[in-house]
Amino acid sequence: MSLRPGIAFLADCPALLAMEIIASKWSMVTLFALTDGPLRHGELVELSGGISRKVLTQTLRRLQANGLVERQAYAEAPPRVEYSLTDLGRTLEEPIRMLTAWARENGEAVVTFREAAQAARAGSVNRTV
Amino acid sequence: MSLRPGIAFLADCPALLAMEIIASKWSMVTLFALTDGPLRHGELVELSGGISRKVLTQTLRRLQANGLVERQAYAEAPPRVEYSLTDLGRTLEEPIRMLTAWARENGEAVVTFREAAQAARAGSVNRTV
DNA sequence: TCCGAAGGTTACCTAGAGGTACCTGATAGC
DNA sequence: GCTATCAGGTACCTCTAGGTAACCTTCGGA
Repeated sequence: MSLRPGIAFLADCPALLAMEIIASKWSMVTLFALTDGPLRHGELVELSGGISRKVLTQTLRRLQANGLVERQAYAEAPPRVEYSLTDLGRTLEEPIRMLTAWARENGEAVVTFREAAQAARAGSVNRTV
Repeated sequence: MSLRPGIAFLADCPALLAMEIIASKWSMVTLFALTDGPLRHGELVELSGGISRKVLTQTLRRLQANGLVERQAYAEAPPRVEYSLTDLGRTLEEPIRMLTAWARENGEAVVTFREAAQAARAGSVNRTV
């Protein structure tokens, strides 16, 4: 890992750890959904607007393995399973709230910029070729 | 926009937009590194502790395309290129700071939990087979 | 004349995220 | 008996993020 001191702000790297946990497309979405309270598998699928059941399961397993989410299975039929944030998971509520708030406030600006840039690229291609 | 109140928080989905921007392994790291001021390509490579030059370029291009990062090239030899946050990019400073602060405070707990869980899995395998 | 520095690009490869489709297994309703 | 529900598991596929290694360009210096 070559910790050259002074440089290495990222070698021990809180940011990398955060990314490792969060950087799958659906982790944050799932955690966010759970901030309101426990949810069942099926509810999470509906809420997340697009996640497949397989991927939701994978995501939950990963979050479980990191101690952020708890799984409560009830021996009923049909089976009932509830997922909730652990205490550790709840410490992520604030950062997640900030990120989604940021997205709500600035999402439009990003999309606008992106489309303008694409249009510019397309235009310059048309003109220069 | 289908805001079924309570349900559809993800249908138009600020969280998904946030993830789209952030969820590459190095985007947050790069943005975080730039919060202290403009940096050159080579400086970013060193600071980020592990990113390859190719991937850094890709990451910067993507951030540029989303309007979060600016590229300033100076016509010198050898060439000098500086990257900095745009105004829009600077609006992400706070959320990123919160996430990295979270990682700094809770990273150890996550790693501890993960290792304990792995040990438990390994143990149960040894015993039950 | 060749080398090195800076900031790339390109070709090629791998791992894994994410998706679809279909299977299980217990029960409840018809 | 047949079917639906719920929470998965499994097989199989694709796509892309990320990595390595090599090459390019421009200049100043030995």
